[in-house]
Amino acid sequence: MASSLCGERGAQLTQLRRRILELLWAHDRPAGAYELIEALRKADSRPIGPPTVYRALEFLIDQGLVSKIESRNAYIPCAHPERRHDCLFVICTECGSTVELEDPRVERLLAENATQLGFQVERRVVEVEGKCADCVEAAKPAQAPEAHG
Amino acid sequence: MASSLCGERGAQLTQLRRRILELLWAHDRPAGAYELIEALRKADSRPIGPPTVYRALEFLIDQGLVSKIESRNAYIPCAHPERRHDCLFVICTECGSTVELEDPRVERLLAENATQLGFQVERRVVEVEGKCADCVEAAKPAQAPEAHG
DNA sequence: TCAAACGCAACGTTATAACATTGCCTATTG
DNA sequence: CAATAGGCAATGTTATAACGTTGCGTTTGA
Repeated sequence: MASSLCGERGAQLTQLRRRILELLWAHDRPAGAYELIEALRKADSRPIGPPTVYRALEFLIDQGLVSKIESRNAYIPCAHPERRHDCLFVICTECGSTVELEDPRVERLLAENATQLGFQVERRVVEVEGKCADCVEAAKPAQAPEAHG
Repeated sequence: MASSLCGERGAQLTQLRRRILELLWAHDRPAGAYELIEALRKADSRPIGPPTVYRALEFLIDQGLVSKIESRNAYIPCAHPERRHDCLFVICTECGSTVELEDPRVERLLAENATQLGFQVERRVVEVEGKCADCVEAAKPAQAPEAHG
């Protein structure tokens, strides 16, 4: 699927790039570049250098297949690569689980704000940090645990 | 002004912290931590180490006097430290000039999105990158340069 | 007098610069 | 048709820049 998107655009989803994309999909939260390097090293025994991984990430980001989470220096596969867009991320500060959303209303408001200043918008970084439902639940002080025992 | 805010909260705006805050105000765009270290070294001849600067930045951020621009690993003084809030930044990719805004509508939409997922919001990172009016103008291909010669 | 702030050395993490190599495709040309 | 060479994108290698933290000892000021 990702490969067909790349093919249409004349871009090469090479083996390395595909593997990195697969690693990101297999990871249940945003992965750091060095986590990817480590994962590749374990799988191959032959080490992959940082520039190689960063170049692959750059390619995947250019193709809209991956996004960088700026507030965490980490990378996450993009759920909707067929549409070019900037996402809105909601990130759990406890467990790192991250949800990708889109909200045209947010995009419109940001564009409005920027335009009033005479800015030409190129990219939006919108990241909401907080506690996910699971971690909120887990943090409760065992008060009235109705479904517990 | 910043000192009075700190005083009310029982926090110490020490000389170092104040100097760093002043350096940030004097800088015309977000400053990196190592730029601050360099500026302090030039002023004092005695070098200040990274931990010292990072600790001061942490303090200033906790007090709402400074914000970190996540997409650039840089720090900017906060225009409205008396109100606790997350700002919206509009950043020029050419010259780095940065404008701090607030938009309750954006905050409301982000809260709405997060709440629907069961998230408790703790922090918002909203950074819009683009070209500022000046840089858009400067980038024009010398088309009708009326004030040129 | 003691907790908070600071200094310092070392280290860890994230990212890029600069340069070399590989693999593959194409274009000759004997 | 092989063989050779040139072009080019991707990848590899080495080193280093840029950003940030840990640990611990010393100073300082309410």
